[in-house]
Amino acid sequence: MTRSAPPPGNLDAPATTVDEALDRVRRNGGRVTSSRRFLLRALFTAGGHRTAEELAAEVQDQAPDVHLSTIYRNLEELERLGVIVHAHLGHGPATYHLASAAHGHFVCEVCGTMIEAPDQLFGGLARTAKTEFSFTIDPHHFAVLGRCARCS
Amino acid sequence: MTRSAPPPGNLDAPATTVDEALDRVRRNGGRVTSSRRFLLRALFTAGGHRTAEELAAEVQDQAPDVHLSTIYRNLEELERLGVIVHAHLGHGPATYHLASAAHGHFVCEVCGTMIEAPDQLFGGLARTAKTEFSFTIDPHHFAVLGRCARCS
DNA sequence: GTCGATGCAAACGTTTTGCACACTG
DNA sequence: CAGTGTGCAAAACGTTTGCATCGAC
Repeated sequence: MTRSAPPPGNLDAPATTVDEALDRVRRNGGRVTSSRRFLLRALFTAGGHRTAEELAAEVQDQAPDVHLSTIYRNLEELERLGVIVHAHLGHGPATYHLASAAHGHFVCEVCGTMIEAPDQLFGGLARTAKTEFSFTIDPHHFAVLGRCARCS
Repeated sequence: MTRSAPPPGNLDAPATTVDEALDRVRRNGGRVTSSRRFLLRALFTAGGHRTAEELAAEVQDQAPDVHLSTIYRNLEELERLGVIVHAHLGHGPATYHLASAAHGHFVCEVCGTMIEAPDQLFGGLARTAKTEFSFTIDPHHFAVLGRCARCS
């Protein structure tokens, strides 16, 4: 989470703390509930790519009654507010992480290993997709599948 | 296995006719059934990206009793034999097409428009993924999401 | 008190599986 | 006749939704 230099040209910069995210929820007409606080705490700690089910388990450690459907509804809301994003890393459930940590993914279709791909790797593809097809790629949303070193 | 005009550099070249594909099924210990023949006919005619459900509908036009689960089982077998491949074009059902027609995809995450992406567009990404991460990308399996001209 | 959020159960869409029967080779 | 393929129903899986109630502001 790079604090010092805020991402350029983004009016709605990603929230960097739980409270900042909750403020944003409130400013958008939402309520600050304990489910949301727990979910945000889970999202802001230990990072990584976690599924709704994994996040639910973490939240339920502290608040056992929080239902999976609440997790899904809150994840949707937090994504709408730009606090988090989700990515599809192949078959199986989507994974969620902080918007500030967005990046591309390479996923091995044999063993499932995931490699975080720096954005500049996609520069060339982004450019040609744009000039040849007027298509603006979003390299974060779906992983690029393939084979890792061990499996190819 | 390799017939008159095999595509270059591929030991197990994609079948180019229904009967060739059925031969391959038989050679691998499978049986030639009418479900399989109808499914292959559907796959070999009119091309395009079709979901299991769409293929089932086409098959059922001629053989109403063929069940969707049979379609799925046969698609799996045909993919194992290298006759077809499937691709994920975003959320929603997978699409199937002949292995010989494999290509990449750009899919608009707003309107769903799909653009077929020539393989050479992925050359740069393939090269850097390989040299920097020893990762061999498969640009066909999952679409690259983004925004089309109208939606961006 | 208003209105948004929650728990729960039930539905959803896609795909897989267990089983008894039918068919191919 | 052996063993693969099939129809059907049911389950599996991740996710969404309807509804009555609860809780934040």
